[in-house]
Amino acid sequence: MSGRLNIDVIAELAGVSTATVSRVINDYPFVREETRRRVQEVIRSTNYQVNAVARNLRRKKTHSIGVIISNVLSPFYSVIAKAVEDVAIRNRFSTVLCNGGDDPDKELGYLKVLHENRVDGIILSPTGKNERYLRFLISVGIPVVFVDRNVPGFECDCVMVNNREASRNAVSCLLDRGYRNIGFISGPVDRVTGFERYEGYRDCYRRRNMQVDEAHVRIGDFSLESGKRLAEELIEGGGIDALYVANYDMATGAYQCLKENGIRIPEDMGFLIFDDPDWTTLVTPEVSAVKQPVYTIGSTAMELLFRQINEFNSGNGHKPQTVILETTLIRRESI
Amino acid sequence: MSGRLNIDVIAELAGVSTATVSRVINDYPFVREETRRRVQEVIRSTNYQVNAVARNLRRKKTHSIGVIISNVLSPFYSVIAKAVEDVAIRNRFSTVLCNGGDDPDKELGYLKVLHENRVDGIILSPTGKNERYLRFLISVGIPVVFVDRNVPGFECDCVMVNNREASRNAVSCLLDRGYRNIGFISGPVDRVTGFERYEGYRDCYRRRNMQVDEAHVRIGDFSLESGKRLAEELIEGGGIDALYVANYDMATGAYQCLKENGIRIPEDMGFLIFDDPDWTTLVTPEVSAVKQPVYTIGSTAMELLFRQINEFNSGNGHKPQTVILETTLIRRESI
DNA sequence: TTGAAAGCGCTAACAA
DNA sequence: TTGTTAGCGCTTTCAA
Repeated sequence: MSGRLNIDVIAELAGVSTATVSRVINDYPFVREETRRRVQEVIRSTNYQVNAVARNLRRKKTHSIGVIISNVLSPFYSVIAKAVEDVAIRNRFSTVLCNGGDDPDKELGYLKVLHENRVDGIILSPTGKNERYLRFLISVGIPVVFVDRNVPGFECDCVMVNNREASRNAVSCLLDRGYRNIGFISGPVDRVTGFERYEGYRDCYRRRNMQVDEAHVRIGDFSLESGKRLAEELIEGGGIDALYVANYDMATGAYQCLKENGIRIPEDMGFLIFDDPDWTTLVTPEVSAVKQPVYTIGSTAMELLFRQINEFNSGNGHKPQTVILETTLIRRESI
Repeated sequence: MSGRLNIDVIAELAGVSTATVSRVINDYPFVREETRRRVQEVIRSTNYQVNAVARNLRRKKTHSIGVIISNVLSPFYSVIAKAVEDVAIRNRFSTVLCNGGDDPDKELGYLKVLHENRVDGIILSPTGKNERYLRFLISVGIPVVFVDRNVPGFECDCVMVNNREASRNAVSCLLDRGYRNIGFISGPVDRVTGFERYEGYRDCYRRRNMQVDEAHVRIGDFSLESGKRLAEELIEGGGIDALYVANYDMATGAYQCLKENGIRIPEDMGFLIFDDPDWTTLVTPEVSAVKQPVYTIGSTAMELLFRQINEFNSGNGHKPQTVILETTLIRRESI
């Protein structure tokens, strides 16, 4: 931190009290125009910048919010982070970004750090393992919003997409196109997104009175490696004419596998994925995908958080709400 | 911020002074074991969490650092951000991430916010337009490290890659492979990275006593759109048997263009790019690329910053240093 | 080994 | 329209 250039020095130099300097800094109305100018001139010439740490302590507000996502490296979460920041900055809030890595311990560590720093609110994609601490945070007045997934049984603002319906429609589209033996690389079913997409797949078969061939279903962990490995397994198993993969990273791995095995898309195998990474339109043929409104997920989460912060400030109670956004199935050349 | 659960309350409950509580919180050695346990028990049972805002004010240290990059959405900068955070967190520092968008005004705004919040140091990829304020920050004891690019004439810790040499080698490789009419989509030459890669290209011709065909050189702005548009121009112009693109985003645009125009790689045109995005190995044929050690760039920057912070704390002077990291030319199927 | 007390830099209630 | 002053929650001397 810097030397001792503080409000007292400015007051001294401008020949006014610290209260007046504070009023100028904060655009308080009842200051004589000439006084204001004098103070501003001193501020300008000294390069004085208010000490936000002291201000935050006094105001009991930090104008900052914490964001815990699994990984900025993921194109999915980085867009969310960007959206959150865009909305926050527009409201003069700053954001502290934390890579929780889907690790409950790391998550808890970050939650504590954010609490220590008295952020005004938290946005996170929860692992689901820190319910107790989250309840505590909310009880001490730190509002929380979930993104991407929720914690079953935990009442909290939340922004998600229609995973189940989207997955059902995706499989439905494959069946409509004549594919009959659809391999499915699912996410972990103990995660809400994984589970919902898994159930959507089954829904579709159920509604058509068709039987899921369990040999064609593999449960991955949403990582590139698992996508690649499971695609390998399904291909070796044979009997599959299409492959449906439940998220971005696994889809990348699965695509690598298809490529390495010289499998032609869509002649040998239809290919459809959940999430729409950059590369779907760069490869040939272009890959069909279920696109999530990623930016909107993030901006909506931040808006919900602001609503909570304001409600809290104005002493009103808050009724948790869940926003479900729509996905889009984009048909390209791979099915 | 939370209700009034502070160090006084803990002291009261534990029947000790606030000083003792503080000693326990901070693992100060000379506290009787029994006292320590009693205090810890109260802390545990009340969920007390130290108020970092107050602590920071008192200590004049925030244990946080600011990171200003152009955009988390860029795979390049997001890796840097992740690396910085990884190293910071290991040292119990938190990071505040800002998307400067390569906009000098936004950059200045963020620099001010970071200063207001009294971060202990700043890492940024500078636009180069805020020298004055950067000097001011350094003068008040906030260390700064540049990543990816420097500000000519500004002495400051900096981590970069050997842009010029890498670019020279890349072009050299193309010439060695027999390409004679190399189209070049350069970055803006008023940015250090753009300029160095541009000069590397010319170096190579100069060294071989060959003439650059100026009609084959286009200056873009590092954006996808410019890459696409300029590739379009070069193709229309004709007479080119290879295309060398100076960064990730422009390469993506250029690739889209080649694809849309049905140009076969490498038969119709060799293709080589600076930066190595995910998709280079997903498309067919796989794209050759100059790979930067992105993660190392970020982690090195954070290490340099810590060195400065420690030197500053221990009152030692600091001699700015520039670290130049090596790139790797990865030959794949596109040349 | 512990406590008393000053003070970090600011805001805001109150008084003038 | 301006000034005085208490106090936000903590750390850290100094004294005991």
